[in-house]
Amino acid sequence: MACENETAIVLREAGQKVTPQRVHILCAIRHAGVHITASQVIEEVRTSHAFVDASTVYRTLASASDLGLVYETDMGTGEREFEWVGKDRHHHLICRPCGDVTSLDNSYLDGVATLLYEEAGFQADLGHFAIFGVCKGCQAKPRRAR
Amino acid sequence: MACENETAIVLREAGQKVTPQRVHILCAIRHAGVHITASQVIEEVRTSHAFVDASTVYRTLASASDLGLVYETDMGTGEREFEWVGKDRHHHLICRPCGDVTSLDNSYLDGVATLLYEEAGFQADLGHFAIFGVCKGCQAKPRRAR
DNA sequence: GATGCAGCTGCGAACACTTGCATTTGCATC
DNA sequence: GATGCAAATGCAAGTGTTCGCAGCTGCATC
Repeated sequence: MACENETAIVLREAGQKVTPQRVHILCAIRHAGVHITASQVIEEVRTSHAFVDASTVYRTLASASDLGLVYETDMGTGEREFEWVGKDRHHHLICRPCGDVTSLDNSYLDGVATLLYEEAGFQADLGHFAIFGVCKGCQAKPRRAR
Repeated sequence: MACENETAIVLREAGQKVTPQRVHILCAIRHAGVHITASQVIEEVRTSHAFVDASTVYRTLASASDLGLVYETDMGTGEREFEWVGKDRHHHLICRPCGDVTSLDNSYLDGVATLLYEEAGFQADLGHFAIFGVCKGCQAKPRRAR
């Protein structure tokens, strides 16, 4: 895995110690490509590497999220999901009825972030958002009154 | 409590059974006025009423959230918070460094919801949003590079 | 008022996640 | 290469939340 060195550099630049556990945890998220749950990370790391305690994984994920290396999202599934921060910032449209997840370009919320900063002085972190609602397909279907 | 009858009507209209537990749980949220955590709800109900199992509270809160009676928000405190859905829809600006929570008028995100519906056909539920970021005060303070 | 049934409740167990603490380890310094 | 320290780890215990199941209850129907 060529990304191990790269990950080590990212860690060091962030002022964190480079430990095999951290490198393996972050590599697992990076290779997942899409969202990956905490338990999937644990499983992945234990398969390819060795035993890593769950609390270590949670702590590493929390600090990586703080440092902006990964996105942490509650998709409403009961488990938190993580994603490596790539070049393209994007959001997710989550359909409550069918559970379908669609990616959404960042441009939609750029204006909101600007507005918030200008009017409220609040520097919003709109890097990764989970927007719940009802998708096109489910709107067509008849459903119970809410 | 005059709201008990009202709450019972709301429940019945939503197609749910009116049980004393549900009425008391919803009344507790209603009277809280602001955000209230799940454990506060449990405590409140047990103080004023009688023993209600935690799983019943969680199930009631989940179904009430589904029905749009309450908002469910992860404020990043580790515990989920609930709020009775009133007339005014609003959002929350949460400052990561200082933990301060500010209310935000709905108008900021109205445009986004419209845009999403027109372009993606996605009916977004932007009724209650938690936006993380850095508030004015914390931006002024010097802080570690992230 | 008796009956039937769907849906709700309480219980216990399981899962998801956090925290405190003693030990280990990366890494800067000598 | 040895040393010291802050930060990271593993462990164990604890909290928050969900789930399956057996029994109970609101409510519609007769």
